[in-house]
Amino acid sequence: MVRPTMEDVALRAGVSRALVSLVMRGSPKVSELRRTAVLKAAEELGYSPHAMARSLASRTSTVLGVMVSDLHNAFFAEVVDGIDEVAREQGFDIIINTGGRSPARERRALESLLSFRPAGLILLSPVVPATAIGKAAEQLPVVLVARSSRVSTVDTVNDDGEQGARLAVEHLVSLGHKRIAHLDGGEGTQAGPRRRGYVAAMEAHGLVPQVVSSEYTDAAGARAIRSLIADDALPTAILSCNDFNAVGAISALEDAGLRVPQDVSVVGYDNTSLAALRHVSLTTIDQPRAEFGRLAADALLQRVREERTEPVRHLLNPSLVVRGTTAPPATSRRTADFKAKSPERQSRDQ
Amino acid sequence: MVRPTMEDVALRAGVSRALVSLVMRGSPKVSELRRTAVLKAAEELGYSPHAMARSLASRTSTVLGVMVSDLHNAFFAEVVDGIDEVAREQGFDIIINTGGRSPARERRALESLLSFRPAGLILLSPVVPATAIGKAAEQLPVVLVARSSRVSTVDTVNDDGEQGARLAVEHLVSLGHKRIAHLDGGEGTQAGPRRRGYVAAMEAHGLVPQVVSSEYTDAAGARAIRSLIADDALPTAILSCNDFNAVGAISALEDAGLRVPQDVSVVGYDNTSLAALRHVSLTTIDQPRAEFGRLAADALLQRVREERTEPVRHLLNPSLVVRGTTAPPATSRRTADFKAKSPERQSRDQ
DNA sequence: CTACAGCATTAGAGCGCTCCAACCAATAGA
DNA sequence: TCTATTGGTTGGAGCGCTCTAATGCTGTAG
Repeated sequence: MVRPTMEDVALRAGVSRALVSLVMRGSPKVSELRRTAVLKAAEELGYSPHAMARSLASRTSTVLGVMVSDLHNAFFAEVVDGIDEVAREQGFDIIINTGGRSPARERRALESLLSFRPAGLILLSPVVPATAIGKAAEQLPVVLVARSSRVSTVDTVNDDGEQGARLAVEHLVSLGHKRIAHLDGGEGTQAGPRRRGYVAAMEAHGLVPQVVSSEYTDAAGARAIRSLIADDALPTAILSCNDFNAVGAISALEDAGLRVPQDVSVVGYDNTSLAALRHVSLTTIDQPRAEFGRLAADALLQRVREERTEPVRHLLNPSLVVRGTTAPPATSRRTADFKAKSPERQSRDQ
Repeated sequence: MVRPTMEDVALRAGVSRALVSLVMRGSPKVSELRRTAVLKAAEELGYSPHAMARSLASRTSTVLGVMVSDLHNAFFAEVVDGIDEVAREQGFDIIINTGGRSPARERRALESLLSFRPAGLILLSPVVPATAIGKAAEQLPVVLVARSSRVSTVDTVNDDGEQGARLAVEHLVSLGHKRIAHLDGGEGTQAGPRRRGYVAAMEAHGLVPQVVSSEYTDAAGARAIRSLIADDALPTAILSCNDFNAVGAISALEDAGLRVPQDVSVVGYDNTSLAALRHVSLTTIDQPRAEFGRLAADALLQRVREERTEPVRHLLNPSLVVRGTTAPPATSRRTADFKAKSPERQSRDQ
């Protein structure tokens, strides 16, 4: 249970502790003879350097802290993949902690991460107040993903939610839809831009926006649809605030005896793995998640290396993924463009 | 960018460094006068202890390392919740790293975690070779979740896959099914016990097992169904190796014009959030995931405190969650018990 | 033969903290 | 009065490492 130290390796290899240190850091100014001797001794002892002692002594860190607001959401997993890719390339390790979307727990996670004195911090869609982020940013470089900030020492990486919503609306309009409702994400992250983009795109096409208050869950999506039906206000197409909401909406539509996409088209947002399931086959808006991670890590490492001081604000372009839940509205089926429909869902139409 | 040290706090509070240390660790042998003075100085300076220096000096760690094999899988998120809950209760922090189901990356993640010299390590469904785990276990306490081990210094927490499969078979048998196929998970973790449990349960009921080779993905589930249909060997019920596979199977069945559950019943495994979606409403086997995490953390902390040396092998009981994808077989609908059907899917039957 | 590079190697201080032993009142007991 | 005792406080060593400056050791030029 007790790990060997540099001293042990030095003793065994018959050299000084400092020499072992040089070998471990891959210094070129070590003779081949000693180098192999040290490596052999280290191997035999099962030695590996103590990251904390190293970081303490060198007053530097090769660790990037990553705070994932919600581990349950696979969205973040792909962002982490992107971060990990870049970090590893540049010789950095990452440590992850999670806040479970609770501000208190997230704050604790932040403290914990900070106590390791990492070189920098990436926060994925954090829910802690901006002041807490600002405070952290006084101690080390901080990059925010899927959350904006006005602090000039903090870099941000976001998707252009307005553009994403516009893409969805234009897809539906091109199919011939005129009555398109938006199931709104309420207080949720990024709900604002999506709503604004939806409203702007509708108005740009001379259509009347219909924003229905909802949330980022499938239950909320179903509820919104039921209330639309009850009010006799069901449109021919739905733009949900995210994929979960969309799937709930589809369920409620089917429960009411309506067919998707023949009677009502539905578009999600996020392109989660859920949307890609053939059973769901949801038309949705994709965000370049791994790219989020890569850009965030790049931005962070630039700050770590002090190559840049002015803030960076990445706003990435989302893209439309057409699957089986969108089609021309029932009234104009004959004339509209069928090519937009994905063939994988065709078989369910008969 | 430079954090204050204990020295700074001591100076400002007019006391010694050692006294600050005592206050920070909540020692009772500090006068109220000094305590408040120190806390005030710390507050003003924005001081918080340096976890690494502390751990280095005390030769102990209050950190538990958690290696998540796959961050994309929400299964692990709930296990982490359980771990976090117990760890926090007992004053431990956790740091997470991920291996992305690649042995090489996982090995690196392990090294990285180890370099922080945590008090112990929890590995969630690791794919690294057993020798690598054994090596880690020589340095610190290790607990495995969703993977078994024969090493006596390693504790394990698993679900009883045989029992889970048996529950599923018995549910289907009680509905009147006689021809039940198992879409097998192949090399996947835990596929073996599930297969064995299925075969044993079938034989116990005097039925003929039908194991179809498949994988843990929805595409594989769909493929297996198509091959069953092509071979004219489609049974009245399907037990999938996991929920994704089951959803793929349902899709393929619907594509072939068959209705679930009227024509074919489908049972999944894992009770992922996917299964709970009303649009999917999958009958499945639930594993107590948060409990996995709690037990793993408990076992680990026992080892950390050296309260136990003999290994612990938790084998938790899974449970059946009946939703809308199972019903009596078409041929015996009149006589079988309808109560097992979930009402939430009833509306789709007409 | 001395001087001086130039290179490989090492001693020693110090990173921010903990922990032990020592210390210093102040009070209690003899 | 002197010695214990107690509770609060402190100096200093040391955790495993890095880093600077100094050292020893060639080999080559003067």
